[in-house]
Amino acid sequence: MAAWDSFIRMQEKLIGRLSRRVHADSGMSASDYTVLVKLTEAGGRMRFMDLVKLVEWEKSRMSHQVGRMAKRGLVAKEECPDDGRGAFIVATPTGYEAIEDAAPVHVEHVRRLFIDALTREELAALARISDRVLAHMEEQPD
Amino acid sequence: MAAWDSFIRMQEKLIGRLSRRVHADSGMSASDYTVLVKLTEAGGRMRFMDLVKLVEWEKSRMSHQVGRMAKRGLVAKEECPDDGRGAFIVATPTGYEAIEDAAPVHVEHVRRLFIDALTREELAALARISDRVLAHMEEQPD
DNA sequence: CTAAGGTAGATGACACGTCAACCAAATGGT
DNA sequence: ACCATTTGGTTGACGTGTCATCTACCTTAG
Repeated sequence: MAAWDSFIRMQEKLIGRLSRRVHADSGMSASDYTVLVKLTEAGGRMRFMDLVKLVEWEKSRMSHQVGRMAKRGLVAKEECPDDGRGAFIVATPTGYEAIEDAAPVHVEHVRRLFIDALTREELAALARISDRVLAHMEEQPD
Repeated sequence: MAAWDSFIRMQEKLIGRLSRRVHADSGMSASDYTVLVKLTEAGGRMRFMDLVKLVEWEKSRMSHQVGRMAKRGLVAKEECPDDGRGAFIVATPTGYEAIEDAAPVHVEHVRRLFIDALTREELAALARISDRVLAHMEEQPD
């Protein structure tokens, strides 16, 4: 339980600090950043539901999110000829520019706040631990 | 960076799942839970700002939070005789009942989803890693 | 005693996440 | 051909978090 407390504290501070940073230096929220990273990594254009599965969010969250991002011009929605219900989400030039500006700065913060705090062995251990927890959760109900 | 990705994924899934659970089986939000745990651990009555420091939140967040909790009857606000600006936050009987019901169930979920996934050594390693990251963050600007 | 600055806490505007309900188009069985 | 189910995606209400701003009270230097 001490481990749990430390983990929680660390995780809250770290995530909080990083998302405040990304917002401060790019004007984007952490969610904007995540979506743009995944979307552009995947070619800058994908079906809505594929994006949902890739990012592992609920579809309603993604729907609100892309709605807001579209309003700000970071992405656009196109309708899908093959499936009358479907939608493509496309990263706009503005979106590309935003992510290309933000990514290196963000990576730098991750390195500074997180990676630099740990040795190579500790990073490996943490990766292993995280994967084990993930795997264990998969096979747990609910 | 692989370690970072695993960590982020794990942490998101785990926190998401736990807070959905606590809300589902107690009707309280994760924030309600946190506040009540800390408050009752500290005797069930403390100055607002002490609570803010204990939980390590921004005061405005806490202000909104206790406002909502007061509206639901989980805590009450009393004014402070020594300091005209001050407020005491007090856990009501309803509040006590709520965490006393919720806490064991929540602890059980933490054990099931997190602690049981790891060996004693892994837990110790994770605690050490978390503390190192926390300590490292303290001495980093911003 | 008074003015300057600090501290306690509240508030309003806004972005975000969740849940449940919803609609429309696709699919599959009879 | 037809109805039932599933899938893709949206919507609205509501609770939550952040930021900036505000007020009231306290403290302390002069």
